[in-house]
Amino acid sequence: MNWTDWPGTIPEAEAMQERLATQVITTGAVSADTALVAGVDVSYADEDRLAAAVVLLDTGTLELVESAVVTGRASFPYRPGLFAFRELPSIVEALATLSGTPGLIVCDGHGLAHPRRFGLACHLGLITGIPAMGVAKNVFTGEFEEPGPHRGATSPLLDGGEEIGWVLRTQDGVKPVFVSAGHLIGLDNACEWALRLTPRYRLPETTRQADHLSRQVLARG
DNA sequence: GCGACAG
DNA sequence: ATCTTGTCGC
Repeated sequence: MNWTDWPGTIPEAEAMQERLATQVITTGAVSADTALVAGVDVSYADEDRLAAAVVLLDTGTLELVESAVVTGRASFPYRPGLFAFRELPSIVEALATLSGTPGLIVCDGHGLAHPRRFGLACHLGLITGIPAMGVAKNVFTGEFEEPGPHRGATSPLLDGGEEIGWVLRTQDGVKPVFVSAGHLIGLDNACEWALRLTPRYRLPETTRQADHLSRQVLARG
């Protein structure tokens, strides 16, 4: 990856998102036979210390196959809509150390469901060329109706009449998650994967395992 | 101007 | 994201 064009200011970062958003492909399906699925999460401590974790899970058993963690320091200020610029360098570095290649990357955050239609999942998918999707715990942009109470219920996430994601109930009676396409995958297929990855808990196993790992490493310094 | 605002 | 006790419920 070439980081020489990496933005150093907020206007530059926003301009980059608007430019790259035109290259995103929000259609496609990741084969159910795909062997490996990746999960990505980043934890923070004081003074911008961070730990970016990437896990590779067996799609059949959802068990950990391989993982990598990169610790570093956030080089970009947090700003809603731009947090990908804080995390991407470390995430990409961690991904590069893995020996296996996932058929899908699941991000902790949004993809298309972003003010400029270019959330972390879009950016990571574009950088890696690997299908990527977003599963976020909270809405960022758009309006929605509460989906039905049971696992599998969905409702559209709309922004000015445009469908930018689906609100998905991953377990009976729990708060729904927000699924959106990142790159090289359609929304319907992304939701199928989200359900496949949540046999027991609200959040995908990919996100849970990456989260645990990043926290664990951060705690040890 | 005021409030909202992924992680 | 992170700071944080107890508490209700399976």
